[in-house]
Amino acid sequence: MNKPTILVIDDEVQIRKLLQITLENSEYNVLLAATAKDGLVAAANHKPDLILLDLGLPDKSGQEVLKVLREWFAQPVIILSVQSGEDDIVLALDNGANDYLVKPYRTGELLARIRSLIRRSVPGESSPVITVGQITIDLVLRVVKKDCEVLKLTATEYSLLALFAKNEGRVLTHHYLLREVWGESYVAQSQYLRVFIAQLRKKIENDPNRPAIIVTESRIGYRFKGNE
Amino acid sequence: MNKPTILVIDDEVQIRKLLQITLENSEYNVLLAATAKDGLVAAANHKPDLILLDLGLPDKSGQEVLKVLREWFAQPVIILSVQSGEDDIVLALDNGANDYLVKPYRTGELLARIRSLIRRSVPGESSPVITVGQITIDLVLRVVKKDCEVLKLTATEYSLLALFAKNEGRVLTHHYLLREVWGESYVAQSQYLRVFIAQLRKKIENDPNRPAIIVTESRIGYRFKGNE
DNA sequence: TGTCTTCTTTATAAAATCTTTATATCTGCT
DNA sequence: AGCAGATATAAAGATTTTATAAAGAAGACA
Repeated sequence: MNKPTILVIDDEVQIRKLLQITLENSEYNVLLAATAKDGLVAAANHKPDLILLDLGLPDKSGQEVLKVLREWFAQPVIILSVQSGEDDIVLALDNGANDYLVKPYRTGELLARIRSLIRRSVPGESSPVITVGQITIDLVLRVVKKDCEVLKLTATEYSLLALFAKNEGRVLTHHYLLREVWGESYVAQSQYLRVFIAQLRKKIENDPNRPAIIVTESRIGYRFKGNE
Repeated sequence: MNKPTILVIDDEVQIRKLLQITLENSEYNVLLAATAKDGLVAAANHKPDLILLDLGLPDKSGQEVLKVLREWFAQPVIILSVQSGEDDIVLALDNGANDYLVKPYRTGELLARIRSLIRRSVPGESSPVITVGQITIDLVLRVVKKDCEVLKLTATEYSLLALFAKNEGRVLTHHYLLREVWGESYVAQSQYLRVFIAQLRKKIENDPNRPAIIVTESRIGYRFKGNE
C-alpha cells in the first residue's frame, strides 16, 4: 500500500514548489520536472501514477508532450494551464488528457480531481502475495496461510511477520524491528521482540524448538529464511 | 460497435431538449429523466455508458443520487450544476463523480469531456447482485436476502453490509469503514461500528454469538467471510 | 400530537491482546 | 567447565478493545 507518485511538469519554480508542498501534505510522492524533455524522461523512468502537466513549457508545447506521452503512458494526466479557451481544452482532452484545470485553480478542487482519477486507475491489480516456503502472506486481504491453512495472528504478530516477509533472507536488527513495528520510543524494549518472536514461531514453525523460518542472529537480530 | 448511450438527469425541460439534440448529433443514444427517482430507475434498467447528472433536482439532492448510484454503477458520471462552490465540487468528486462542469458550460468542452471518459471507460461488467454464502445482496434494488428470505435493514446497516460484500475476504479497518459509511468526521467513533456490527450480526449470522460471516480482527477491523 | 423507526450515547461485562515478571536455556569466551 | 550476557518461554497481571443491552434523542409520518 505505497503512496501514489505524482509527476509535476511545470517551468515556473514557484508553482512547482507550491504543488510539491501541497501534494506531499496529501500523502503523495512528488517528482518535479521543469521542461518537456525532463518531464518525458522522468515519466519513462519512474512510471508515476499521475502527471500534472503545464501547457506553457519553454521547449515544447504541452499538447505535443501529451501526444508523445500517450503513446505509451496509460495513467491519468491532468492539464494545468492559463489558457482558458475552449479550443485548447478540447484539443487537450482529445489528445488524451483526463482533466483540464484553468489557472489559477483551487487547491481543494485539484486534490479532489486527483483523488478521483487515482481511485479509478487501479484496474487489473493482482493482490500482492508473498510466498516464502510454506508461508503465504496476502498483504491486501491481510491473510496469512501455512500450507493453505489460515493462521490467526494478532495485529502485532502480523506486522512483524509482514515486515520479515518483505525482507526475506536479510538480517533485521532488533533496533530496526522495534522501530518499525512498535515505534521509535520502543527501541529499547528488546524483551517485546523475544516474546512476540516466540509467539510467531509457535504459530508458523514446524518445530518451534528448532526454528527454521525465523532464525536468530545472536546479538544482532533475526532473519526470515524462506527456502534455502 | 453500438452507439454509446447517455442518460441525462435534469429537471429543466429546455436543458434536457438541448442536451438531447446536441448528444444525438454527436452519435449518442440519449435517455432522459426529470427526477432523481426516474433517473435511478432508468440507470438500473438501461445501464447507460455515461450519466449527465444535474445537482439541483426537485425530489432528492444530486449528491444523494450520486452516492446511491455509485453503490453499483461503475460507468462515468458527469455533474452539471449551477453551483460553482469548491465545497460542492469536492464533495461531488469524492462521492464518485468523474467530472464536474459549472453551468453555463461550453458545449464543445462538454462533448470533449464525454469523449475522454467514454474512451477510457472499461466495458467491464459489475454484477449488481452479490452472493456470498447464504447472503444475497441486490445493489440495484437494495434488497438483502438470507436463504431467499428478505431481511429488513436500516439504511446504515445496508451501507455497511454492501461495503463488506464488495470487499469479501479482506480486512476492512475501523477507520476505513467509518469513513466510507459515516464520513470523514466520524472516523473516531469506533463505538458506532461496534453497535452496528452487533445489529448486523443479529440479522445475518446463524449464531450471533459465534460470528462466522462478519469476523472481528481485533485492533484492526472486521472481515466479511463468504464461504470456506 | 403521539407513535414509530432509527440513530446516538452510555454503561458494563466479556474477551483479546499487550506488558511485565520470573526462570530456564543458550552462546561465546576465558 | 564456568561465567556473563543474551535469548526463549510460560504465565500472571494490566490494559485495551469488543460485544451487547438499553436508555435517550432526533426525525419521519400520519
